[in-house]
Amino acid sequence: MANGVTVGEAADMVGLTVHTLRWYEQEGLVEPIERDSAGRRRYCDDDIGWLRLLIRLRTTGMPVREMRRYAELVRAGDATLEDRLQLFVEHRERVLARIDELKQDLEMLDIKISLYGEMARAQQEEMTSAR
Amino acid sequence: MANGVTVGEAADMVGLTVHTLRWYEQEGLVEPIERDSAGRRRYCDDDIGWLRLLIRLRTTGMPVREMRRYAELVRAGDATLEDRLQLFVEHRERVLARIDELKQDLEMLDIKISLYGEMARAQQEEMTSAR
DNA sequence: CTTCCAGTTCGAGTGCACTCGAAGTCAAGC
DNA sequence: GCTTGACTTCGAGTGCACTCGAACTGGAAG
Repeated sequence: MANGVTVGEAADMVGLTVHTLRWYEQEGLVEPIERDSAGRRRYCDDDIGWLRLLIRLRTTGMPVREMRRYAELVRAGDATLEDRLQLFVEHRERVLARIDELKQDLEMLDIKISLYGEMARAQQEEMTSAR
Repeated sequence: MANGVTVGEAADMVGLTVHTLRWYEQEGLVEPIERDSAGRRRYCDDDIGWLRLLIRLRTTGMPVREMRRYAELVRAGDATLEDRLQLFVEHRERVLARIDELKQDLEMLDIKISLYGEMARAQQEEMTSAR
């Protein structure tokens, strides 16, 4: 037993479904996972770590296409360090831009909220004075 | 002519396609737009403003389903002020949470970037000393 | 009058990221 | 030895938000 967890356990650990884990493998986002004697996947710590990294990239909005590209670069070895650096730098820019955008939209929400708060108060008063 | 712009002009103004504008109407995200004598849509300033609000809600990740709900509340009149307020407050929470998440992921990206930066430098030196 | 463009409706198609179902295999527990 | 349950592959299905194509109409310019 000792080394590696099954696809079900791995799914629980990282918060994806077994289906999705297999799909990630099939799509080339993770390198082929080692199998036990019965042909079942055994996820090692590195695999889990890699999945967690992928998930973070996903939550920042990186498309699967680009995650695959990154995975390929990693597989290709040290010669691609520059490319990987660039990929991250570019993605960082996008995330920063996204945060800015969200902040702007947040302001709008705040304005709307205070506006609706006022209107709701005014409505209350109207009802009070009307009786 | 005076009042209102065509669907094409409106699309240019707000940055959606004509297709999408008609789709928004069909989905109940905007109330039925007024038509000219030939049955063509004429978007007035209020319509454009409403679209711009919708777009901001979309960029913050509000699903179309909820945008429709909001549109229905507005159509239903002043009695729904509280509901609308609540909808915005809840959505605000989500946007805040999303910003936090992105900030965390940004840290991870920064770490990766400095790591790759170092590795790339080390590689450079190796090449220099190797010759 | 013809050409052209921008508009119209309706339903079907697209891309993304899963998500699921069918049909089968394998090892462990009773 | 049979059942159970987690695994296997493969291909098809889902949900979202558009996006497009076909077939048509109406008004303006040449």
